[in-house]
Amino acid sequence: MIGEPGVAVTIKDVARLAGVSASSVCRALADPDRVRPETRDRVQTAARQLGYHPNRVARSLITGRTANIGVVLPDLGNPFFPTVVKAIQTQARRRDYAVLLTDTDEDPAVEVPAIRALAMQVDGFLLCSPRAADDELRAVAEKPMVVLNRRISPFPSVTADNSGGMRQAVSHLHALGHRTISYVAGPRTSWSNRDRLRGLRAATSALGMTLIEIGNVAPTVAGGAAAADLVAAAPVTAVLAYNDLVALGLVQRFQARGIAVPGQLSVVGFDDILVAALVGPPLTTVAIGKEQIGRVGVDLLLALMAAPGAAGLDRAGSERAGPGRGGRARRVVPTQLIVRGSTGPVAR
Amino acid sequence: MIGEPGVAVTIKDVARLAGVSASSVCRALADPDRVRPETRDRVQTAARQLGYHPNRVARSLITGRTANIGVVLPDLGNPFFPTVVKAIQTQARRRDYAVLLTDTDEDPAVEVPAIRALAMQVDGFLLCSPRAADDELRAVAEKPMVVLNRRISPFPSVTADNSGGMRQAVSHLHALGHRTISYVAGPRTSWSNRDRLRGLRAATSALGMTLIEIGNVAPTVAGGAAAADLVAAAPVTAVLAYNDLVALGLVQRFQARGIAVPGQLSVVGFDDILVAALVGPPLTTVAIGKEQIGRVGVDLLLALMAAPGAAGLDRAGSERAGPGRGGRARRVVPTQLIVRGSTGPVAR
DNA sequence: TTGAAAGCGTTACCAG
DNA sequence: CTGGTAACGCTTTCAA
Repeated sequence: MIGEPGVAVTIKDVARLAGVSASSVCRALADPDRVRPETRDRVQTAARQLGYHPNRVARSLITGRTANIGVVLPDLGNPFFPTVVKAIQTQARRRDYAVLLTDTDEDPAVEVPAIRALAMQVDGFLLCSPRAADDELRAVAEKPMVVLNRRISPFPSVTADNSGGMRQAVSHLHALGHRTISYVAGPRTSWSNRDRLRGLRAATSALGMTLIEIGNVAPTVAGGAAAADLVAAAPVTAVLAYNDLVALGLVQRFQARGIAVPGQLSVVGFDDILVAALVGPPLTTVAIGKEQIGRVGVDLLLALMAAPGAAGLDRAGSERAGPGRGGRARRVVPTQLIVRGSTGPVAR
Repeated sequence: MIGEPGVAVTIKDVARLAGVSASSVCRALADPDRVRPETRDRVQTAARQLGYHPNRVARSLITGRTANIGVVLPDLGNPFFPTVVKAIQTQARRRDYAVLLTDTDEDPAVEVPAIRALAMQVDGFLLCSPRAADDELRAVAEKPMVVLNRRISPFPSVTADNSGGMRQAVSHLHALGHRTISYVAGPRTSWSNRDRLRGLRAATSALGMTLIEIGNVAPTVAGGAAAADLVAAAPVTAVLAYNDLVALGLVQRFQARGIAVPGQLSVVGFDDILVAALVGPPLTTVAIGKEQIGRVGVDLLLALMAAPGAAGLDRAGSERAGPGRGGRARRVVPTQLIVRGSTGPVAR
């Protein structure tokens, strides 16, 4: 660290010190093979000496690339998302991208404006469980987008194997003797909720079980607590929740009412957030590879941005851009039932 | 939405449609009072019609401002941080700033490079519980910085009243009959850890209690679990943990070993993360206004950026820039002991 | 292999 | 109050 001027050091400073033109500095740094080794060394030395780092903003203006990716998600307060964001962040930094984050507070109306606001300073978006309508999202897609935890037609997506998870959970309950169970649904705007419900219906009917669906609640502990009394009033011996937060709210309210878990009622969550293992009784839940979702999402997005017609939705049929290219890939990460203490044999 | 060209619409397009120069468009949009009302209307109509939004990247280049703030934190996996980030994000968006996020994975060595990498695309930084050395942080401060959960000399800071929290916790334990207690320390690099320990020592000695300090552990559930056996082997009746995660790890391991909480050992956490209320027994802990920390942090940073000599560290004494200006303000948010089930009277 | 020059989209400055 | 022009820092032609 020799040079440390108060103001930023520009390419011109390096050029002057190295005794070459700005163009050469640019080349020497970006494409070391296209300049004479001697020049390259002089430039690199000068750059290091001055502590020069190219101004990414200025570069963006000419190249159109920003080296930023935008991440939009509904609620950092749901422990599921920080885990995904952390994975995104890690993978993005590895690929030399920075992450611009927006939390929409579960408000669908905020998503589109947020995307529009960020659009100019990012090369692409990772939409985490977006709540807005398909058409709105398609309409705002001027930049490459990858959708996480949802599928929207032309965009690549990364989702969890919700059906598989539900199948595992249901057969677990079936084996324990449960025949009539209920599902506490999450937000109506949540694709994962619909996907889980779909899988759940298939699984229960395949096993000849009865499913009682209970209204849509907020994907929070409070949401679960609010639904608990409805569940208790239904003739069920087990309940599956949209996610762990809801399941936790259910358990909490059951316990407050003296309803034993799993003695009188078994409870199954979804996501396997950290706290699921810590509560009493520990929560039986369906684990998702959250890190994998984030990581794969970044990879897909980078592939998409690198692709030839890297517009938002690859208009004009995108030639033969198969899923392999990241074209409109649909990656599904596996789920795994984690059996813990909140499920048990049905009381006879 | 009338105009929706495939490519971005620039100021020139608006100028052409409105029949004025680019300069006028700029003014009409930025400073509506400085142009004739008629012109203003024509420009605004044209802009709306074309769906024009100024290119923030290009603007940055000339103004030097980016409308981004950088947030650097050690671990999104610790539920404390997402809550703070959410508050930051909300407040930032309200003020029309976007948030660039970096998770350093508790690695002090990553912080400085991360800051340097982001420096060019942000107007200032919010350093959340930074782990690097004071000098390193001061050295990298080319942009305004506000530090959260730590105090570093020339920077404004927002911290929790750790001493007050510890005092409340200790007198709570004292009232329950505890006389010898231990503290399971967090990362050595954590200022909060040192501050809490400081407050703890003062509180215990004021009440004539004995404090047994137990080594530094990672601020995670695993860290707590790892320290549990050391605590159990010490002649204490209660233990305070660096944070809730560590406390949870302690409780978990105690229960696995058949040590009753709070029957044989009382446990107190810090932070009051969501899960603290959900575990069994619910965790007695010291609550911090996490949202407030984030919100105040943003306000302080904005004030600092607006300040006259808005360099990183306001060199040259910054005239009379008192705390009121956000100069080198030190805001302390209150803490509040939340008594739950993990603490009880000492077994006789 | 290198340098000069032309932008990228915007704002700031200075005449008019 | 308005329009031209320069400039921000960089990359990318195009000649030499």
